[in-house]
Amino acid sequence: MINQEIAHILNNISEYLAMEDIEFKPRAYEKAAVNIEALNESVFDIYKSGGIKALEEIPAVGYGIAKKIEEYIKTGKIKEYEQLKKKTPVDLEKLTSVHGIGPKSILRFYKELGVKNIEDLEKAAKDKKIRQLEGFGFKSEENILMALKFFKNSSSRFPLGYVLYDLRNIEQRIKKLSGVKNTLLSGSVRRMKEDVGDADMLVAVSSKKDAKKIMDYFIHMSEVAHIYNKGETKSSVKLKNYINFDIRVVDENSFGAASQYFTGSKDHNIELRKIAIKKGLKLNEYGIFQIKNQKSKIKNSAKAEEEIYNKLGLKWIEPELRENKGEIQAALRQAQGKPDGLPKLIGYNDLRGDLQMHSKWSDGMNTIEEMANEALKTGKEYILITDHFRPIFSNKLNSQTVVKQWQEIDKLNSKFKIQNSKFRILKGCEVDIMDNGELYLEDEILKKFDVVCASIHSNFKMQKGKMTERIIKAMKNPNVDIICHPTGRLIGARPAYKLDIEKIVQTAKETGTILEINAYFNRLDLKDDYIRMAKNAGVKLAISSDAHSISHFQYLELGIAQARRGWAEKKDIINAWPIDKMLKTLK
DNA sequence: GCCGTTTTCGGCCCGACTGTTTTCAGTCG
Repeated sequence: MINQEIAHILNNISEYLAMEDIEFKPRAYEKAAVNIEALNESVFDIYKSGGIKALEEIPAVGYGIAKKIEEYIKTGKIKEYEQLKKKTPVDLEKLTSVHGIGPKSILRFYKELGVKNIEDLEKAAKDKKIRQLEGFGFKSEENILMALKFFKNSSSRFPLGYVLYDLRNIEQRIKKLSGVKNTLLSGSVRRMKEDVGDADMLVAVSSKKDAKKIMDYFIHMSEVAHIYNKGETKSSVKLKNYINFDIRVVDENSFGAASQYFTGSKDHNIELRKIAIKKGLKLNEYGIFQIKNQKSKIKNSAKAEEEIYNKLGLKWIEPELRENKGEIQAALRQAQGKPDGLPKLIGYNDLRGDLQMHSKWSDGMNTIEEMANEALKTGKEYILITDHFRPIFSNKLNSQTVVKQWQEIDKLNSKFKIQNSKFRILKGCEVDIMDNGELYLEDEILKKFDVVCASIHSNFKMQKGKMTERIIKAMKNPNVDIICHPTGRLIGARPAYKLDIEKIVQTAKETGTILEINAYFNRLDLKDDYIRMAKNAGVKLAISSDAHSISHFQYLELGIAQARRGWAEKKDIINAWPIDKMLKTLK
């Protein structure tokens, strides 16, 4: 939690400095906050291990911010921040999350109207006070009231799987409009980030007239709840599912450059532009330009993204990697023919099987046969049935009745054989790891499954050391092949349990236990950084749907995306392998 | 405040849209 607290304070300091029109510092604090929030280790532990020097190892953290972190660890406060708060005592976090309101406006509202929080802001707007301020008017006031209406009933980020399919539906309709040359869902959606704050779509056209037609269509779609702004090339709306959706219409000759630009991430793009500057080039959403002098620019707009990367001396980079986490350096090494280039990411069609799903035997909606047929339809070669045994999930399945489930599976497998199909159903279970690390089923039974998955479904709030030991004990059991959703987090709903993830990864390596990438849209557990950590440690992973119905198989795509964001290759993912090789790898 | 294949000092990514202005500041991504 201390990382979040410090990131929060640094973000607020950034806003306070921006209020005062101070240059560059706000961005410095903001960058530090982002990096601290993304750390896997607590700053407290980092400080304990190496003091100020160790803190300065964090990217974007220098001596100044390291000193402030030290001050927070020692005293629980940062003096400079306390002074800033005292000087302008406003609820920064909430006020800045109102669309269209930034630090400059907040400062003026505070100074001139005494606005300290959302309630004050709403009152000021309703009392027609905003329009009296110089530089503001009736429209600004109306926009604030509208933004507040949405602010109240929307959460800021959504799991990707919650919005992805709606967005694709809209994209497909726009693709079919006349005059549309190309479309692309860009931004964090294209990077397949596990959660998205807003969505971006790019449309290529060849005439202004077509651009206008598309804009008209976009803002009048039935999904639109509110229009933030509309222009000739750029518009922004809120959809009824509460996500903000931006559209950008560009000339088809700039589509490549625009795809690159709008895919981001912001930090990835900033790095690229720095490289461009060093090469005497200028990169923006319209292309990559030669700068001969300040006034004469030779347009050299890029049709394909690849051109841009190549002109910068880099290999093209997969969207899922574009987070400025070393991919640019890797792309440079690869372009120069050096080792340690970009990973050859697992592909979206590379999964041969699925290693976690539930049937009507426990809490699933479909029969084993229905699950098998659906998997077969989507091109899989094998599935593993992993029903629960504990009575809270199922009162049908126990160590006696499981024999019947196995008979059912045998029968189905014979049927596939007769049909000359190589498809195979494997016998498995998702067994609970109890508080003391023992498993819910006895080893005598566990031995008989083809594959045993183990996971935690109870007592999430154990201490870090105890929770780590609990899982490690399960991994040491020679019958346990896979640990499912290893951290237990639910995106936007429940944090991961306290866990020494490095120890878990290390033990997985030592015991030959597979770690799962659970593909269910609000789990995606392991997350990208942990996947990369596991891969680097030589731990093998499985991407599993955890399907409770045939419609859930579609989420495998999200699991693959997460694996790609963790730099995983085919050789890291056991269910991308043929069944025999996969089974041989298991304990 | 951070950072270094040009640097320990002097840079710091870039453009669209809005609302209020008659040329621009603020916000967003």
